Amino acid sequence: MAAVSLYFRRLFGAEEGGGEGGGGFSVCQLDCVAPDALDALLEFAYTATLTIPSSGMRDVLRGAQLLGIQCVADACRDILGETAQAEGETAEEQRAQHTATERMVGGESRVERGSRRKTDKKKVKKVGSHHINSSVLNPPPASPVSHPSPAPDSLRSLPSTQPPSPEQEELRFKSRQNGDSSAIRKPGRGATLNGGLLHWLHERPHIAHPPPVPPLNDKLSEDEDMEGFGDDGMLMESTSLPTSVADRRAVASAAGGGRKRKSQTPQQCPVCQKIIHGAGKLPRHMRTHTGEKPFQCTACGVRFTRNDKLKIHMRKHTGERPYPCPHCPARFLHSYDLKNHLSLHSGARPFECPLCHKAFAREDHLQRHRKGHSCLELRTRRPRRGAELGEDGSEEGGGREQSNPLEALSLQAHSSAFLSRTMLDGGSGSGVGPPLMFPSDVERERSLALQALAQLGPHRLAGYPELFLRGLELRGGREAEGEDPGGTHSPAAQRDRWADEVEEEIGEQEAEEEE
DNA sequence: CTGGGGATGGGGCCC
DNA sequence: CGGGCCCCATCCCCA
Repeated sequence: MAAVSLYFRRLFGAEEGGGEGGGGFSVCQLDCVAPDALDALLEFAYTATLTIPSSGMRDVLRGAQLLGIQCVADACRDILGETAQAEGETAEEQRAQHTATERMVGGESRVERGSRRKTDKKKVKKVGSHHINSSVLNPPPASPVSHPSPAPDSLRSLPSTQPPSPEQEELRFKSRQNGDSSAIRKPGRGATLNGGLLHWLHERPHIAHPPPVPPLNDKLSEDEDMEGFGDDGMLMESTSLPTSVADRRAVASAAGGGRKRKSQTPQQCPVCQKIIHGAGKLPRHMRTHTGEKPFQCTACGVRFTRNDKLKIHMRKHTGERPYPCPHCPARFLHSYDLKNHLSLHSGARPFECPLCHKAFAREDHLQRHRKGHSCLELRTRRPRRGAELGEDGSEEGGGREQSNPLEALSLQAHSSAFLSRTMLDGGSGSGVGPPLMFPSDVERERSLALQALAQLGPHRLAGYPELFLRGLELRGGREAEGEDPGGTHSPAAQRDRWADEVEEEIGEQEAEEEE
C-alpha cells in the first residue's frame, strides 16, 4: 500500500532511515474514506486493478485524493469528465495537482507539510504488494499470508525511497497524459484502471494496456518492465540470479539495440519471484496471489481462477466424463484420473520406497508415505531390481521410465536422512536439527543434493547457475570415474542407486571418522 | 495408514 | 503476445 499511496507510505514508516516497516502504527482508522471506496483502493493497491461501482466514483476519487493515490484520482477525474471540470472545487484540486505533478516532473519532490492531499510526490510505484501488513485494514481476499522474502527488506527497499530519474518520470508522465482517454476501460462490473503496478500492466487480464505511443512507448514499456524487475534494486537483489529474466532481457536489449519487442517469457512474479514460463502465463499465476477468481460457474456459483478449470468443473454439472476406462465401466473427469485408474488394472506399482521397498501405484502416495516417516523397517526386504525390470514391460511402468531427477533428489534426501540416523545410531546431537537429521549430515546432504542437481539439465537449472555449474562438475567427476550413466532408469532403480550411493558415502565417512 | 477421487497450479503446444 | 487446451505434479480430502 505504501508503494501506491503517499499516505500509507508516510504512515508505515517511509521516513528515511526509519527502517521499521510498521512505523509504530498498530491501528489506523480511515473513517474519512467511504468503505466501498477504500475497498476499491485496497484492491487496486494489491492487484493494480481498480473496480469502481458506477455510483461510487466520487467516493473513490475523494479517497484516492486523501490517500495520495494520484493515478487513481486522475483516472476517476478522467472518467467523470466534464463533471469534474464543472465543479469549482474539483477543478481547483485538479489544477493544483497538475501543478504539483509538473513540479515533480521537473525534479522537485518537496512535499507539502500538513496537507491531507499529498499529491505532489511520485505517483504509483511499480512494485506493490510486498509484505503488506494489512491486519488493521480490510485485507483483500486471499492476500498472501507468507512471503519468501523478509518483510523488512522489502519495505526498506520500496522504490519510494529511490525515485526514478527525471527522464524516466517524464516519459511515464507523458505516456499517461497522452493515454488518458485510452487508459480506462469499462468492463461489466465497473471500470478497470491501468495505472498502478506498472510491471504488471502488460500481464494482467483485466487491465487496459498503456496507450500506444510508438516508438517511444515501446521503449518505455520495456524500461518500465526492466525497472520493475531490476532497477528498483529489490527483486533482483532478492534473487541475485545473473541469468534471471531481467538480465537476459537486458542482455538481449543491449545486443539487439533495435525496437523489436522481446518475448516476455519467461517472466518473474513480482510477488514470489518465481519464474513463470509461457506467454501470457503470468496473469494466471498472479491470480494465485490476488485470490481473484474471475470465472464463475453459472450452475453452482463456484468461482475459479482459470477458465480451463471452470470448464472441467462444468463437467460435473453436465455429467460428462470424457475419460472412460477401457477395462471397466469407470469414467473420469480428468485424464490423469484415468491414468491413475489404469495403474489399478495393470497392477503396476512403479513407485517404491527405497527404505522399506513398499511399492505404490502413485507417486504422490509414495511421497506421502515418505513424509510420514512411516517406513521404519529399514531394508527388511531387498530391492526388487529384477522384478522392476521385468515389470516395466507394463504400460504404466514404461511410462515412467524416465525418472524425475527432482524426485530422485527428494528421495535421496529422505533416504540419506533416515540412513544417517540409523547408521550413526547413538551419535551425539539428538534433538538438534530436523527430525531424523544430524547436524553433521548437513554437509553430506548438501553434497548429495548437488549430485542430484547434476542430473538436471541446463533447462531446469537456468535460474541457478552456481548450482548448475557445480552440478556439472560433480557429474563430470562421477562419469569420469566410470559410473554407468546409461544404467537402469526406472524410478525405483534410480532410487536404489541413490540409496546405495548414500550407503557407500556414509560408510566412507564413518571410516574417516573412525580414523 | 492406504487407496482413490478431486482440486490446484505450472508448463508445453497451438491458434 | 495472449489465451485456450491439455498434460503433469502435487496436494487435499474421504472412505
